[in-house]
Amino acid sequence: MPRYSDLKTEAKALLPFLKKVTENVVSEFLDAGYRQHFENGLQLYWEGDACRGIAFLLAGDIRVYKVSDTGREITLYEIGPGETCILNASCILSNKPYPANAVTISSGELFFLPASVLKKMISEQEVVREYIFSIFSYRLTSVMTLLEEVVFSKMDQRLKDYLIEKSEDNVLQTTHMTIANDLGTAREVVSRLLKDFEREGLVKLSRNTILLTSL
Amino acid sequence: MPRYSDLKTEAKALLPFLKKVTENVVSEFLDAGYRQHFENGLQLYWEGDACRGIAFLLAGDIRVYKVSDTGREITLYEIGPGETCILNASCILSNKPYPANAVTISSGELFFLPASVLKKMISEQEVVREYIFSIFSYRLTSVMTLLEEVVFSKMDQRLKDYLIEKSEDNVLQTTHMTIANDLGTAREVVSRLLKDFEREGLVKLSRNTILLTSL
DNA sequence: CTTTCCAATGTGACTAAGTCACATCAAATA
DNA sequence: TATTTGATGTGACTTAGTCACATTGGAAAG
Repeated sequence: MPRYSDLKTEAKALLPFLKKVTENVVSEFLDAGYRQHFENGLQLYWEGDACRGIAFLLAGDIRVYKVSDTGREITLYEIGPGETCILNASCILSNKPYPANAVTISSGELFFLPASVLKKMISEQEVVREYIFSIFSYRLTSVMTLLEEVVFSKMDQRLKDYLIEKSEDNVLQTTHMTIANDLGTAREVVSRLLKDFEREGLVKLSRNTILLTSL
Repeated sequence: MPRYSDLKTEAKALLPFLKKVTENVVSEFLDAGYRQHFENGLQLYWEGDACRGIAFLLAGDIRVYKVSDTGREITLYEIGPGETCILNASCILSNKPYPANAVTISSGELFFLPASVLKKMISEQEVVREYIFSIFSYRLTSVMTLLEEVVFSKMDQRLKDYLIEKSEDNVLQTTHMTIANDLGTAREVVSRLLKDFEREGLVKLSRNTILLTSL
């Protein structure tokens, strides 16, 4: 079974806790769930959905976000390979509906484990428990930090930080709307600030592209 | 030892997980920590502090908050009897410093358990684990909800909600500054909005007191 | 019983950010 | 080339945060 063997190698490389349990447990883990390919833009959850299981991300990225009733959005955090959406664990352990939305922002692969199996693994395997606790802990802190930035920082600084973090080789291929939805502000605010940055010589703007010149 | 027996009765009444373990475990738990009385205004932690243990609240209230470098504040959440400050657990389990500030907002009693004992209890006692997971889960969701309100809601509505939630018998004894520090805004903003509410006949204002008339 | 003092509150003026409405533009496609 | 559509630009207005300073209620000192 080359496919399974691939999965085992890949999962062990990405999910550190699988290296600390017996082969039997690794097999139990992998046999209980399934691997799934996904394309960019797949809506994984809507706020209010019940949670059937937990997704361990093997490749690609997921965006977790909130939407207001007027349509504004804010990204709570993004998840990359080796991570899991702790909100799934949270929902499973507290029997509550999903408190946010999640959408894929690239193609990728995930390993989906049913809720019942996660519960069993958490109660039986210390390393799984530690992995889940560590992600809970990290996310709680990261959401608090985001809240702090939203409440205390000015939008021009938040935008500059965003541009630097998201750009590769000083280029960012995106729309102002996408940026606004990540930062939790309005598209007009992003457009105006970017125009100011351009006048100050910090960036060069063109359709779908932002070039960082001296940021 | 009447004092110890009091503590046992009190702890069991407030901390539900203690009712689900053997008497031996209850004793182990209570012997490993100590009870502490506190007055209003005691600073329990500053952001950046290391975490030596976890506090289970038996009576009174604690406020967990962030401060900006310009002095503005926002309350992340408050903790009441029977709860524990999950940030302590978070710090202990991830070996990170405390990511916020905590201060008592009334007199009360807490039971302090050293970090090492918490770790041991979590790994050995399923009910303790479940208790910690449930609080993690609840707090992560509550901080996300707060973030959502901060980003998407207008201040007048947030203030109205606050007044209703915090008032008893339609009276709220507090200062505008305290309200501003809870909501994460400036004192002037609170003063102006309250004055507007008064002109609209929703409240009556006097020094240190807000009377809700038709809110 | 005054006077003094100070935390609490009030307010104008300005800047930053969000909302609404609509103009303009770039690029894909008919 | 003409058309369409998503992306961007911008004025005008409202809401929120900042700064500076005035006013005041009430406790404490004399």
